[in-house]
Amino acid sequence: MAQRTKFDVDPVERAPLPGTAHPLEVSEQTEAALKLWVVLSRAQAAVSAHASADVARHGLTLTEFAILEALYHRGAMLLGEVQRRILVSSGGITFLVDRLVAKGLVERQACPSDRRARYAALTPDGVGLLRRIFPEHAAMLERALGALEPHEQVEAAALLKRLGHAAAAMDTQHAHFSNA
Amino acid sequence: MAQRTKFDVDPVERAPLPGTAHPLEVSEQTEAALKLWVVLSRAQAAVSAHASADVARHGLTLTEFAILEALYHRGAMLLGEVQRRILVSSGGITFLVDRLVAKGLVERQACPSDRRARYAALTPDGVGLLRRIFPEHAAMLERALGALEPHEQVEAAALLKRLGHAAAAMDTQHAHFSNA
DNA sequence: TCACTCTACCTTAGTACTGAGACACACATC
DNA sequence: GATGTGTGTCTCAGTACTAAGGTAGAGTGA
Repeated sequence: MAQRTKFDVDPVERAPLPGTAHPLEVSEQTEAALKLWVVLSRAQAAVSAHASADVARHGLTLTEFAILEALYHRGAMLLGEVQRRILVSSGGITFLVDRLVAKGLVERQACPSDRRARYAALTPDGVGLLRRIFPEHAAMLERALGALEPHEQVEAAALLKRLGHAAAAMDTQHAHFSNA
Repeated sequence: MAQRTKFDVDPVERAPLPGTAHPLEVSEQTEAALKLWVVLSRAQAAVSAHASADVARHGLTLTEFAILEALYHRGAMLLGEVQRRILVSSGGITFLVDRLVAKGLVERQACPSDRRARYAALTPDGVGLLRRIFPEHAAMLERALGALEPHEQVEAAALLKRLGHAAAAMDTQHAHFSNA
């Protein structure tokens, strides 16, 4: 890609500083991994841009929407559960729930068996909003991912699931283990 | 997944607020798309965490590293070219290049044919740093993506490439077109 | 019951950006 | 040359978080 879409008026005139280009010489295996990492990031970013723009129409960020969706489909959850589910920091979940409370979509509820803990639960307004926007959000995602046939989506999901689980399970530091 | 890994001491006692759970009823096609979106995001986040931690050892963010890598492999580029390649805002590229200049890894160079434009180019220090850290970064990615066999990586990359291109080409607004 | 440790949440300061707009210059047309 | 439009970069305010640390309560064992 990027076959000189622009700036090709005259390669000689427009690229006077070729100086410090360095060749990429790696094994085929490494090359495959690097390429997968690039396309994985780009695909995620491209879909994310659509999803983000969609929920922004209702004044929500993608992370806020993820919280609402989790609470909608699973019912009230402890803040810590939500945090682990949507992968934000502990400070982040406090901040995000505060914002959703301020918008009237979520409320905190005491946990009777643990006075440290709080549930996050949708308010009636929150339920109403999600009931309204979830279907169109799902439809939008279906369009954004529509370049792949359903069976290809299943196939890609299976590969990515294995990939994600293995990467998440790996020690973040050096992770030199390669136990199959 | 998430089959009550925690908080299952006593489901009755620990989950006293099942109240507002709503069933997810969508077509199989929609379900496939939703699931793909979730695993795509999670896989990207998991790998990103590793990549990010790796470059952080050298005081770099992933975005900064992406710029250095692009300049290393392709040579000096106009700021706008770099911006489109690594997908940041126009303000972002100015900010990021400023930071890399402050670190002594990159320098701006005038463009002789367009006085508005600037090249970003690696300094000798920048070249040296990248020559040193790129191989281990690539090896780390190879490990992080190692759950997939090379041929599976190629397969996944092909699917994600189609997915990403189609999603990126789609109009961000409503995009009701479905022209094959 | 005392001490210790662990967990759940919150607070605060900081970071890595984005978005909107401004400015200078390039280019095309008159 | 004058004028309008598009492009490349920068500025600045704002946003969506993260990281580190703090407090309160829960759980465990002497």
